[in-house]
Amino acid sequence: MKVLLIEDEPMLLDEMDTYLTEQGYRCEKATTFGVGEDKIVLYEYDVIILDITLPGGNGLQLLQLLKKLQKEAGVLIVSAKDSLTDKLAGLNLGADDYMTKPFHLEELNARVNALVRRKSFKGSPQIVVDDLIIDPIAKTVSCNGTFIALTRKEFELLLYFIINKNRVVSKQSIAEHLWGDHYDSVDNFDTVYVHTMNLRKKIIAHAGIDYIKTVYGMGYKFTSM
Amino acid sequence: MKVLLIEDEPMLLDEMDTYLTEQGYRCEKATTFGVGEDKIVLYEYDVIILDITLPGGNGLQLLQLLKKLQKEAGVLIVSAKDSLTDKLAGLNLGADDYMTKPFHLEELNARVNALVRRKSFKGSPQIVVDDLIIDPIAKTVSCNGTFIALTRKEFELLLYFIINKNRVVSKQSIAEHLWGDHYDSVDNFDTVYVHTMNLRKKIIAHAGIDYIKTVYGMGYKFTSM
DNA sequence: TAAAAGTTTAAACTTTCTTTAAAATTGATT
DNA sequence: AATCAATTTTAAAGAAAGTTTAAACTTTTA
Repeated sequence: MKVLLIEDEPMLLDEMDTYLTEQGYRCEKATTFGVGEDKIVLYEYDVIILDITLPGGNGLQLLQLLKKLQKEAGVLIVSAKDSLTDKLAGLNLGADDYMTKPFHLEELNARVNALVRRKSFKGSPQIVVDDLIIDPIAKTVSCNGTFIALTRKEFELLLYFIINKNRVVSKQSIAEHLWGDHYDSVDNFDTVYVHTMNLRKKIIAHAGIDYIKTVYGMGYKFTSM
Repeated sequence: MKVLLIEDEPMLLDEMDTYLTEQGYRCEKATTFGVGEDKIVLYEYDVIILDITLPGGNGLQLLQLLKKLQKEAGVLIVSAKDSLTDKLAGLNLGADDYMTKPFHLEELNARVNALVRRKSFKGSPQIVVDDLIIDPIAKTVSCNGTFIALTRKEFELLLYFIINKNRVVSKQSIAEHLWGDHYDSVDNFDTVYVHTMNLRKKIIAHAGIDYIKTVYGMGYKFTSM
């Protein structure tokens, strides 16, 4: 789960980053309107936490841009002032939630979790794929009543496979989704190979089925149904 | 991806049909309120493109019917009049997007794509050729419900044949398309022969039909319809 | 029916994938 | 702050699959 933090107070920004990273989110940061704009245009996020007052422009403009680009990210607006008009403006522009500073990090996390649940997975907290039950919030996977212990990378990989189930996903796109956009080493998919194989083995051990098929020269395909 | 076009202007209807079909959507057409009503009741669509002014009734009534039937299709409203009240009425009744005539087909396609993405359908646009369903995003080919396992070269070759369906393609152009401009050895099409034959055999094995006809001295022709 | 074009087959070659294990990093605990 | 355990990354060798080549064989057409 990728989160973009657009916030100009460096202290708060770092706090949010640290806390959400601890909770298993992958965070990227933007401290100005311009940087935020670039990131929104270029990359895809699951959640965007957006401050209204930014150096270089108003956060609501970024929200408008986001909607114009038809981006799917859920948006949580964060504002210093508790003004009703601001809040309404944000929600009317398609924001999903609104918070007033100051706030507890726990509350931030709870709201981000709720947003992920509402947005990405259409409200259903669990994803069921054949024998597997995946809970993206709890970050657990179970099969026939027992949990499959996955590492963080394995879990993210599984989630990515399931979102793209029955599609061939290239190692390039896996790398981009799990390691961010800074994955420039074009030849080196060693770590993708290794994690995929480890995940595969764990799932086979529990489910007795190899859902992850190798598509030689193209990538992998998570098959189901 | 199935699209229902409800539109009473035959010219526009055909243009939309042609364009969206080229983009990999499967289109059905309705020119009157009554036909649209029947199709909505009887069949399932991923996207419905709905004109407001129709012979026999108002498109908004169809929208209401759709919601009453709990149909999941995304609805894109198309209307000649750029009236704000119409737009609001449509969106309040549960339409997902709104376009004013006249519009460019590119824009229509972009909005349909966005709608599909937003509704987070599992599938991607598919190209259907007789028994074959080709998904260029998922990189899969299926026939009568089962996948045909193709290698990368075979998949690219099939895609190239289908883009040029019912046209003769020379071995030279196949070579250029699959191997780039560096294919200078004019005499040597051995590898084109071999891949074409391998693809051909796999398709025959699944579909029982030889879509790829040899045109002696000219090349190959992928025949359909 | 000869020449040209297409098909088949299989071996040589190349690329990609799997496996394994060690090195590096991260996180937790004392 | 140091240590230990777990996770992630790197690397390299071997296996598997795909691609190309080439030669023998078959079909088409002039």
